[in-house]
Amino acid sequence: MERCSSLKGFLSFMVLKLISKKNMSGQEISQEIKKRKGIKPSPGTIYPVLKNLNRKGFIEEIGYKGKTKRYKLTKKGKKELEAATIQFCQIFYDMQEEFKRCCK
Amino acid sequence: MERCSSLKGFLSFMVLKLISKKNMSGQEISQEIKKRKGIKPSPGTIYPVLKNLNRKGFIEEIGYKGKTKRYKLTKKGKKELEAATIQFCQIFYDMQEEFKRCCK
DNA sequence: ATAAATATATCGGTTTTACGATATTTAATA
DNA sequence: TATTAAATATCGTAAAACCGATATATTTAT
Repeated sequence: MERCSSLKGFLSFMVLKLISKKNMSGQEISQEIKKRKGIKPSPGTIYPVLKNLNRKGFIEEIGYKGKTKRYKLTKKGKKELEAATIQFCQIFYDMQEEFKRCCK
Repeated sequence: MERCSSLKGFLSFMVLKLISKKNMSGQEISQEIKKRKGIKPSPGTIYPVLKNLNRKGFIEEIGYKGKTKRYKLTKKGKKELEAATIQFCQIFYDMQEEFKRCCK
C-alpha cells in the first residue's frame, strides 16, 4: 500500500497517543481502550502492536522495582505521533464540530 | 471480530460523513479523500464500500438528467452515522485539543 | 450515431489487523 | 521459597481492508 505515516493503523496511533500522556503497561493500555471503545483488545492484539512500536523505536521499556513493565515514548516516537496527529486532523478536520456536540 | 458500530472501518465512516454533507458520486468522494489523505483510494476500494453501504441501506442512489450517479444518506444512514460519530468522539475524545492546535 | 473519455463495477489476490489459545515470564502471597 | 496469580509473549489462523487489472456502463464530443 504505502501509508503517509509509518504507523500501522488507528490502534497503533491510539496506543502511541495513550503512552504519550502517561507511561503505561500493556494492561493499562488495554483497560483504557476498553473504557473508550467498549471492547478490550485481546493480548494477541495489543502485545504485537507494542512490540512493533518498540521495534520501530517509537517506544521503549521502563521497568522499576517490582512494578510491571511500562512503556514510554522515545524522541522518535514523539515526532511520529506529531506527524500522525497532523494527518489525523487533516483527515477528520470537520469532526471538530461533532466533538463539541458529542462530548459535553 | 465484532464491532460496536456496523460500519466496516474508518473508510466507511468517512464516506458516510462526506455524503452526509453533500450528495456525492464515487469520483467526488475519491477526490475528497485524496485531498485529505494524500492518497486516492482505488476503484477496487471505493466502489465496494459504496455497494456495502447501499446494501445495508445507509445510502441510496440518486441519478438525474445526464449527471453521473450520486448517493445520498438514508434515514437509516443518518442514524448510523450519528451512532458512529458518538463512538468516534468517545474513542478520540482527547483529540479535541490537537485539532485546535493543528487546524489553524 | 459513433468514438473517445470518464465513471462505475467486479474479481482475485495481498497485506493488515486482530483474535484465541497456549506458553512463558514476572509479581504477589502464603 | 514455593505456590498462585497476573501480565506478557508468541503462534497459527481468520477476517477485514484495500489494491490492480479488467470489464462494463454511462457521458461527452465528434
